[in-house]
Amino acid sequence: MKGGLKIGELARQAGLTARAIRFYERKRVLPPPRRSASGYRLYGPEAVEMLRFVKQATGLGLTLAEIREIIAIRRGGRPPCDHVHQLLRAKAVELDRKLEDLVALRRRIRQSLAAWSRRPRGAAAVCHHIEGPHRGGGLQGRRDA
Amino acid sequence: MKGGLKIGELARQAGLTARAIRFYERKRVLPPPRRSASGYRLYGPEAVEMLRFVKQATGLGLTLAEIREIIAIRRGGRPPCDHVHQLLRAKAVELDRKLEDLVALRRRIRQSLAAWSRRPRGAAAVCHHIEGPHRGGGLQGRRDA
DNA sequence: CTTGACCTTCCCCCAAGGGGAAAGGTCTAG
DNA sequence: CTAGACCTTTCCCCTTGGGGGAAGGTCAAG
Repeated sequence: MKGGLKIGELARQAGLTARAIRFYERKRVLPPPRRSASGYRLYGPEAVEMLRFVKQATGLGLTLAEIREIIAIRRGGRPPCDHVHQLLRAKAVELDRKLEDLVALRRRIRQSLAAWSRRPRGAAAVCHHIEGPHRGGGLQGRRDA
Repeated sequence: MKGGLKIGELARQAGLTARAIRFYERKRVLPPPRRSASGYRLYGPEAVEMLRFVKQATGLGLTLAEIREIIAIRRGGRPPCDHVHQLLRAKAVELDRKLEDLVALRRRIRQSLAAWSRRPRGAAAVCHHIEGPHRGGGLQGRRDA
């Protein structure tokens, strides 16, 4: 079958699902491939590398829109690496913010859990377990959500 | 206007949007409120506390489905705190997992960024910046995603 | 009366696909 | 030739937590 890979085989080689590949195509991350006489998608071996790239990139937290743009730059002839560099730096910053938030959240949850054992029961509107911090805790002011 | 608060006023007092309140109602987190003759939603003051509770709970990472269940238990007469306790413990575990993942992701991104300066340019299919780890890095085996 | 600020319901949109239906293609065994 | 197994196609609905906007009803002030 040297006419090309069908979508299932491509999916297997790239390590994702046929569904995801169609989805990427619909989102214009991948160009529409050649079709067989009966309408099956047929891919060349370069598609495997392309998809591995997409997989790596999503694994780095890039969105499909960002990946599409990177690939478009690449297809425009220029190496997209400068762009990628900026993107990744922005991702790193965003990630640090998210990490901070999650750490704060974990602290909050653990405090709730720790307070569990020494709080009087049944005094709050729904559950003191959650409503506890609301009399004065420094939690209301989420800075950007 | 002692007939009750209209949705906008309630939203202001609870610190969220009218849209969100309607959404919670549609998701059966909140019971459908009384209506004025002209169809406006009218809320009693207890709704403010309810919504503050919901806000705290979402802020703790509970889903609306979970919050609905908590409130349902509460309306069933029992304090839902045991349930909440279990829920929060599960959230804490889940959160730790998520944190680990994000830390690993950040490490990966930072490695990509660090490698940026010493990698030869223009050798990869799209961008070596991203494709770098794929020749042997220990990144393929994500343990549960 | 008109303006403006509210309110109502309605449907579509986001990410990144998953699930499944209904239909048709391809390959092998009998 | 046909059945069965397995593949592919397109189609639409589902997820989370709402946002955006349309089209129209209400209410108070000027």
